[in-house]
Amino acid sequence: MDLIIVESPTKAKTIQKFLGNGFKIKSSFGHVRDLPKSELGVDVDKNFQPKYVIPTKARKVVSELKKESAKAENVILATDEDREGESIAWHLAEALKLKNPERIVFHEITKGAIDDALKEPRKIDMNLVNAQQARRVLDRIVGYKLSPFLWKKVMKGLSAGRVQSVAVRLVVEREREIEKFIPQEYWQIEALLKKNEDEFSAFLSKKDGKPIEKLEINNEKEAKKILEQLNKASYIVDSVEKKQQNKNPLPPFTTSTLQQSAWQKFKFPAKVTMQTAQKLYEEGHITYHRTDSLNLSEVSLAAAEKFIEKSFGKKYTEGIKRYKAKKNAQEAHEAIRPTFADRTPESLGKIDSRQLKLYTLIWQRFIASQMAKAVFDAVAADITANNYTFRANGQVLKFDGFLRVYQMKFEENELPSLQKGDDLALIDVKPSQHFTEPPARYNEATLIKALEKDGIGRPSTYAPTLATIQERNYVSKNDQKRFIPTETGIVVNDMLVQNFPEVVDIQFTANMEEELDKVAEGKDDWEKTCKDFYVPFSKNLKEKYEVVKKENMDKETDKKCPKCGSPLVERMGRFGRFYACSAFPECKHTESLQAEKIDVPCPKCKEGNMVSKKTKRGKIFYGCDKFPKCDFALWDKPLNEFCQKCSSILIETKKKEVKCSNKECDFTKLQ
DNA sequence: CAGTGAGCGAGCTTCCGCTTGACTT
Repeated sequence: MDLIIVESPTKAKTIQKFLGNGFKIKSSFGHVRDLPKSELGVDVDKNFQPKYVIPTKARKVVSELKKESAKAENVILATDEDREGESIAWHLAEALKLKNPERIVFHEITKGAIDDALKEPRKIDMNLVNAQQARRVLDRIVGYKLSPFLWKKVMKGLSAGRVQSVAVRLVVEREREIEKFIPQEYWQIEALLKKNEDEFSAFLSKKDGKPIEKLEINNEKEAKKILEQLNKASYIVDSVEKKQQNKNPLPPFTTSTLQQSAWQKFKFPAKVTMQTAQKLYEEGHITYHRTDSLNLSEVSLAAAEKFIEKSFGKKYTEGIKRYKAKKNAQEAHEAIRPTFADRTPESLGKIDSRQLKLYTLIWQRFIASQMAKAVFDAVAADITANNYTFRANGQVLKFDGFLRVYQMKFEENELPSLQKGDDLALIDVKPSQHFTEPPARYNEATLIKALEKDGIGRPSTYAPTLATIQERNYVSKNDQKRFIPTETGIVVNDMLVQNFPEVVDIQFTANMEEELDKVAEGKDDWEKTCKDFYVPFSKNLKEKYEVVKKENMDKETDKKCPKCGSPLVERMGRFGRFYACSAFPECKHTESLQAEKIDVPCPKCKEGNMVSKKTKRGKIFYGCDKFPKCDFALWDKPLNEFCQKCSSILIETKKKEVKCSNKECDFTKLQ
């Protein structure tokens, strides 16, 4: 009997079904060895020799695999075909002390792909393994050298890393763009016109045949001046251009685009999307959900085409469509797709509502990706009025194509049939005032998109990265669930950007990937790659330890200490800012500051007021501002109203339901 | 559901990427 080891237990089960009793399939649950958590674990003076240990969590798996491999005739390592997968294979070989492991790869879980792979075993590719070692060691050095620097210069418990620090930087820089943004006024002029009985509107686009720039009409006076010349003008159709506009379907989902769409459509946080996808994957409804690939198995493509033809007719197919992933994708898996094209969302039966929503999205996107393009009839008409030109655009859907399955927003606007030389009746000319708008703050979807664009982070780390930068209190979410940097985030970011610009550069990852490619191709040593980074980095780090002063996060205030009369200062603590007496340590008076008042008296002590605060993990809760004297606290927002049944205070839940705070009481207020 | 900071100096914090369950609260 041969033993096959893969990474995911669900994958193991599926493969076991395909291969039957001749093989035993086990999973490694990801990496089985890593650098130790408690120390650097890299001997920088001895060619970056890494010290690998088996984390306690992986011990059980490793001993189980050891037992199985001893019984097996051959051990076949079938981890993913990418840098990390090759590395896992090597670590398995080392940890299990395998003599002659066979290495096989496949990028889709189909019987054919697995049979083919088994016919072509190879050796572990040490170049690829070494590229992974370089990646791992570089990330460890950056993280474990910069974090302690921050502990010393700013505050304990902080962290820095190749991915998280760039994520924070994006948020900080966006906030600065918004701060310095000055809105510019501009005016648009719309003409309401009529041909026969059909009304339509056109926008002013040119003067003397030259396009009017967006900010050209920048005040009301200018707009009025133009208006005067337009009121009495005659409106003649100058040209009519008709054409067909095609809209192609979107490619199937990767992790990143799935997280973005699930946010846009359902407001699922990335973490919820991944948890929900995990369940769909485990239940066999979808393919693997951590992927950057757009590949689709031949079987699935054929099934989709058949399904589309049967359900919507032949004109909804255009043959098989293949999509290419972006550069630097590792493509160890397929795109995220339903396991069976004809398993419609309706056919799933009883299923958790979030799972149903996500499955529907994945299914529609996959089916649509194989459907015909949508076709619009578009008309663009130029209409002259004296020396001015107006533009009227019309767009009518002619054939819905993939839009039949995957809805996307588009506007339809029908124009009357216009001919060159038509004399149009003017109903009204309306000027409208507008202002340019600052760029939007990032939300989970747009931040993930921005990171992915520059290759920063991987499918398995987008969601955890968002969690980390919030846990460290570098960024928080506002009411619209958009990221804003905290003071800590700004201070840490500025310190890193100023002193370690190359590490927190958006391009750092891309440059690193180029170096890693050379290692993977056998053109460079991985140790040299580490050294090229480490030597200048450590020299700079040593200098900065001496030059950079400890950040003083204190802020002076006008307030006086109620106990001793000394001035109070705003100080940064583990839970954000607070007021502290400047006579500390003689006087230990403190007051809370980060708390936000919500104008509801505390129902327990009647003296304090309820304030909103955050836990260590950044979760919002509501507590009495007389804490620790009064320990009243709630998860949901209290209202200044009381329960008719038990007279406990009423709360407003996250779903905007008004309920009684007493868990024994079932009172709910209908709105 | 949560009280912070200084300094003594011990012991600890921290990275990214690959995988899921096993813990109480």
